[in-house]
Amino acid sequence: MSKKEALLKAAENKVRLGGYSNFSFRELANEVGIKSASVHYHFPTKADLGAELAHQYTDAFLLSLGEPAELKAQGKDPIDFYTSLFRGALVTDKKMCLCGLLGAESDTLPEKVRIEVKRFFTKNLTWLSAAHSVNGDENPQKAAIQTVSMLEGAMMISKTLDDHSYFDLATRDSN
Amino acid sequence: MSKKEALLKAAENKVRLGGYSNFSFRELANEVGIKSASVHYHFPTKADLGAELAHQYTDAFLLSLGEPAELKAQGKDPIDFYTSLFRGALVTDKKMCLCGLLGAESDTLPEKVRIEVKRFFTKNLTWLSAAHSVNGDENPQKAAIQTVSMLEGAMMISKTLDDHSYFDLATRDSN
DNA sequence: ATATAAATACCTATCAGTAGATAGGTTAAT
DNA sequence: ATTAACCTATCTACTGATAGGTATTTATAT
Repeated sequence: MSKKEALLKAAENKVRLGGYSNFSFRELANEVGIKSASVHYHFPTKADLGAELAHQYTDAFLLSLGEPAELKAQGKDPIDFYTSLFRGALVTDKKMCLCGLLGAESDTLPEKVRIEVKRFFTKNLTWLSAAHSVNGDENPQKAAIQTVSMLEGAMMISKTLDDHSYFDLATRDSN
Repeated sequence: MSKKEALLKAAENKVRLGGYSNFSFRELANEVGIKSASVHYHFPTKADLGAELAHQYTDAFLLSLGEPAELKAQGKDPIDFYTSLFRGALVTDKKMCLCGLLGAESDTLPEKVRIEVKRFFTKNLTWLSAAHSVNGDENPQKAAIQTVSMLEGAMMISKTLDDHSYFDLATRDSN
C-alpha cells in the first residue's frame, strides 16, 4: 500500500468515527510514518483529501454493490444485499458510513467535499430505485429514499446506543 | 434571555450545523457579547456545555411531544405529530436534529455528552413504542426504531441534497 | 440601620497545544 | 536533467483552559 493509500485509509477510519474535523494532517502523517508537510505533497489541502476520500469511498461501495438486475438473476434480493453491506460496515468495522457522517455535517464542509457526499447519495438513490424496480415495488423512488434513510438512521442509532441489535430489529423482514 | 441561555442557543445552532467541534468558546462569547474566559464561569469545560445542551434539548423535545395517549384522545395520530416536529426542525430551522448529528459522532464525544445523546434516543424510543402501541401496531418496538431511524436518516439526506422533498417523500403516507 | 462577608458575573492576560499551510532543501529513481 | 517523494523549519491562527482581578448585587451579623 502506497503512502497515499495509507493516508486515505487512516483518514477514512478517523472520519467514520468523528467526522471531517476528526483528522489532522499531523495525525495521519504519524500513522503512516511520514511528516505532516509531506501529506501536502499528496493532497494540497485538507479539502482535497476529504473530497478524494469521499469519491473513492463512493466508487468502492458502488463497485461492491454490482448491478441490481444481476443480483436478482443470481437469486439474491438486491435490497437485502444492500442492507448486508451496511450491516457489515456497522458490525465488522464498528464505524458509521463515511458519507452518512459527512452528510450530517454537510453545511460546514468545504464545497468540493460536499459535492462528493452529494454524489454518494445521488448514486445510491439511483441504484436503490433500480433495485426496488426489479423487485416489483409500486413506487421505487419512494422505496429507495426510505431504504437509505432507514439504514443510515438505524446505523447512527445503533452506534449511539452501542448495540447493533437495533439495526437488526429495524431491518428485519419478519415481525 | 440570560447570557447562559444565549450561549446554549448559540451552541445549539452551531452543533446542529457541524457537530460538536463546530463551536468554540470564543465564537459563542463573541455572539453573546462576553469574553471567552467568562464562558468558563457558566460551563467549566466544553464537555459540560455540550452535556447540558443535549440534556435541555432532549427535555424540550419531549415536552413539546406531550403524551401519545393524549394526542390520540385529541384525534391526532401521534406518529404523524412526531414526524411533523422533525419536519419543522428540518424545514423551519434548516438544521439537523442536534442528537442526530452528535449520535453520528458518538465515538469521539466526551463521556458526559455521549450519555446525554443516549438519553435522547432511549427516551424517544420509549415514547415511540407507546405511540405505536396506541396506534395498534403489531410490533411497537420494531416500529419505534424504524420510525426514528427513517426520520433521522431522511433528515440527513435532505440536508445533504439540500432538498426537503426527500424528507416529504420518505415520510408520505400515501403512494 | 449599617458594616461586613460572600456570591455572581464578568474582565485582562496568558498558557501550552494543535491546526493547516508554505518555503525551501534533500535524496533517489527515471 | 527532471521528477517524485519525502524532509526541516517555520508561520499565523485558533483551541480549551487557568490565574487572578473588578464591580455589582445579595445575605448576614452586629
